[in-house]
Amino acid sequence: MNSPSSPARGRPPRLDQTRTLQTALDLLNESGLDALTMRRLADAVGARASALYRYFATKQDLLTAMAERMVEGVGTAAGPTGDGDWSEGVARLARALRTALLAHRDGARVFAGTHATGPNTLGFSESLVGVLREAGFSDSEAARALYAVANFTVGHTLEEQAALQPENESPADPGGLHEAVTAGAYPHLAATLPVLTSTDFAAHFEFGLRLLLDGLRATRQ
Amino acid sequence: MNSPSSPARGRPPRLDQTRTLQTALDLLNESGLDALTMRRLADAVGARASALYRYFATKQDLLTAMAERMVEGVGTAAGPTGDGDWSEGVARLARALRTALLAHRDGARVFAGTHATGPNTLGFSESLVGVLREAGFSDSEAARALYAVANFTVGHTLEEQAALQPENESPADPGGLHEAVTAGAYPHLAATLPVLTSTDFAAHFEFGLRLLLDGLRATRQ
DNA sequence: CTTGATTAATGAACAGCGTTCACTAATTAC
DNA sequence: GTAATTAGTGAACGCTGTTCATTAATCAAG
Repeated sequence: MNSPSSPARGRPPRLDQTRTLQTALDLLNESGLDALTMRRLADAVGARASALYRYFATKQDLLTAMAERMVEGVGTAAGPTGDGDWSEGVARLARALRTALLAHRDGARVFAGTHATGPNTLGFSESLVGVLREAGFSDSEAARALYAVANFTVGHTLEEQAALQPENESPADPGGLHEAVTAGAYPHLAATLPVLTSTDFAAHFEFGLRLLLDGLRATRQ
Repeated sequence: MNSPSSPARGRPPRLDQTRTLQTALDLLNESGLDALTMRRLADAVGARASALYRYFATKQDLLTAMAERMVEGVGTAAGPTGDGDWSEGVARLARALRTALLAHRDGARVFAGTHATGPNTLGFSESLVGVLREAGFSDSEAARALYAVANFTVGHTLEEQAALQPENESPADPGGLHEAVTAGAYPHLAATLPVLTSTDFAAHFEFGLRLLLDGLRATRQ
């Protein structure tokens, strides 16, 4: 136990975990997940790749720490609890999660590819389950609603960020649908194509979120 | 156009796209996505890695073709349409998608990482949108319901298959929750921990699916 | 039967990746 | 000044996806 004011022995560190993590998130925003390599991160932080392994045992650990940090504060988004409007609390939490993932390039991909169990992730789950339990939902219902809302939110944001990548498809073909759909088959898709190719993902998200909340309302009766 | 009975000029091929695709799916099932490399697939198919590039321009193309093939037939799962029970049609489609993804190791990861727009994927969308439109839902509602159901299903199956990976966590710690949760913080998570750590993903999925369907019922009134 | 033309597969390489480890650098304590 | 201790480097290892000149194997024509 040398924790408090240990008088600093050995060579003084030029790196530290917090700054490295922040640099990694900045680099993610600038270049995307595919360009986030240990060597490039080392360059950005002014060191060699092997020096990073003193602070993160593996790249997966770094990504997990990034995911944890991305969702910082989402657990406090429920707002004033106890005013009876549990559905607004759940909605705020879901929106906060989506916003946090959208705030970083490839944020959903990073989050979905890790298994963060830090205080931020747990805080989000705790808040969402808490809102529902205090509103009278059973333990099973609250836990399963958490799964439904979180999985929908992550899945939705994954699609949303993937659709915003400019490196795909031929021009004037946002989604690869137009030609195939307008060729005659898929009449229902042809009819709904304006909505399907809409980039108003916030509206799509709100629709799905409302479905879940209405479903929860019906569950509780 | 030399399509029908072209008398086969040049060196006869030892590989073909269909067999390579099938071998890739088999290899995926045996070894998982991380072990699916072009060299290993080439070994399994009896060739060198560079030969694969005659049939798939890139590994991403191969993965997209795999995703497309995995969801073969899911569009026909709606069952008899027109009997008025649109919710059962949607439920069957969602379950068929989940089952198709679960049928292959890392199936959801493969599917989520690609942008398949082949007939199987489009057929699924066409069926789901068709069921809803024929039940009286508007174009917007049908299209957005497709997004909600598909994103929930993929997101859920992604989590489900990730939780089944044995390579993670310390023993007796399925999910990394126990210690942190039972330490005092997160009382709501502690109360719902049996449900949260349950491996009955089918029940979790059915719960979320029912929320979406009940929400849709409330939408249409 | 030989000569092109044509298509398929190989072999070797390239640049990059995550990760390891012996070694050096820089500091405090004795 | 010497030992102990901690931090960062340099070089390598085995692997990855991908490219391309070359070789192999076939059919059609002279």
